[in-house]
Amino acid sequence: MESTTAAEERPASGTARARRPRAATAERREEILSAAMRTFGSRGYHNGSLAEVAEQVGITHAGVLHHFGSKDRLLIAVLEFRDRVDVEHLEGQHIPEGLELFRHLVRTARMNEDRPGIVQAYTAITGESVTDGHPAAEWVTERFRVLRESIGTALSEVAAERSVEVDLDRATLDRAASAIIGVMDGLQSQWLLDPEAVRLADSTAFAIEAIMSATLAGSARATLPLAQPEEHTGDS
Amino acid sequence: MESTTAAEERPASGTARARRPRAATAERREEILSAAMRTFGSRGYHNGSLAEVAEQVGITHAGVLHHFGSKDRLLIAVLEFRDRVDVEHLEGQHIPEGLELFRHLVRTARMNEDRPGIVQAYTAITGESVTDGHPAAEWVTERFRVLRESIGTALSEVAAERSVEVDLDRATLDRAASAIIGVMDGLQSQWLLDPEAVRLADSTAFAIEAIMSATLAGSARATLPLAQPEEHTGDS
DNA sequence: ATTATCTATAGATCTATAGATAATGC
DNA sequence: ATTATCTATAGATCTATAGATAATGC
Repeated sequence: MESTTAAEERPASGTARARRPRAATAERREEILSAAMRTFGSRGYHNGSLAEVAEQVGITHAGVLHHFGSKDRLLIAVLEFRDRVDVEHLEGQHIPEGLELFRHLVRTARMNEDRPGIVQAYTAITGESVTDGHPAAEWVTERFRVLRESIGTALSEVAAERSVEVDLDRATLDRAASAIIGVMDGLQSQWLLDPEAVRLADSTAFAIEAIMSATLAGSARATLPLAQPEEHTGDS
Repeated sequence: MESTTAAEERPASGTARARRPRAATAERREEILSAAMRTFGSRGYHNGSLAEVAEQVGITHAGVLHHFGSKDRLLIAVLEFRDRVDVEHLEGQHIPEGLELFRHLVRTARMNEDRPGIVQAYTAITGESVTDGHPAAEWVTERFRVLRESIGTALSEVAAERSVEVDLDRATLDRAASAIIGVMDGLQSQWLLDPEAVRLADSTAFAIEAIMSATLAGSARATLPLAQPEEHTGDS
């Protein structure tokens, strides 16, 4: 649990810390970003310290601040870095369209079962971001906005492909899209806390299919009138 | 933003703080629990301080510790208090059964649109709870476990009522239950960050209905084979 | 006698800055 | 000359404890 984990030689003079060899800015920045991702995931943002991030990279916290200026800016950089990495991992460098997007979401959930660290970081940061004045709030809000837009559009493409006769206006598409994003995030929390009890990918696939079916059929409301306690359908 | 918010008279002697009149243990404890709920919601657990909690109640942080012993134990007490309050607000003092449970979930979502503070506290604590060694992890895990159980059981009751012929084994019920819990939580995050863009109650009602329909029909998988990229159904 | 509350403080952090030093690149 | 890194430190917190004081209850 203490600091002497790195396999460096002992300090040359007095009690001075071994100075880690310089690295090119780009590489060192990426090392720091990975470390920050790990720390913010395992500890959360506020509870994770610059010292812990620095230690993983083998420098001091002052070195981290030299590269990123402040802890807030480090967090923003981590998030923007994730964006870049995620986009690079897409085959066509852009978000898939139509049904392919939904397959992509399910594939991602499947992959996530093997990288709890990333899921933890994402979940912890998203969770903290709802607190007042949190530095990640803007990024998370925008990310949700873009995702809703993409998923809503993809859903209308699937509807067009299948010549569905239901009226899919923006509100309906947004409702389905936010539900799909919601179920993905919510399942991640449950899975992180109790991986034995929750089948992340299967539940995600199932829920996405259920939401898509209901949207394309336009009939869920008629079947189970939960919103209205009365036993008749009252569409507006 | 500073401390002089309370409408107490000035200190009697020197620079001493006005001593807040004693309160019966039970009432003062509840005041502190409400304040802690507010603070942990608006700031998160780690970022929220005992001093901020104490200030809302008009005592010092040492007074808070007198009542709860430690910050961790205060958090646990807040969560147990929520449990108690939630149960008291139920008519029959117990979780509703069958279809009534799903109506209750939707009603709760509807009510939550008018109490963002509670939603924020719940979301922030749940989000932070996935970090290593978080004091709320056990409570949140158990809460999810109980909810999955209740929702799964309620779903099988609805199926029995409707003499559904589909095979609803535990795995299927759990999958639906975790999806329902997930979508409720995930929508709350999105809604807190962007209340204009997300219709909390409507989306929740829609998603729950969609998941229930798919489960009772047992057909979502067959309609949109997202899990298998190939175009045939491969049930196991 | 008990207990709610306060003051004061120890002991740990944590972020950020200043200024020194060493390595790299022109 | 630039910049990656270090040491040292200021300045803010924050949690928890010790011990004093005042109010309540027997």
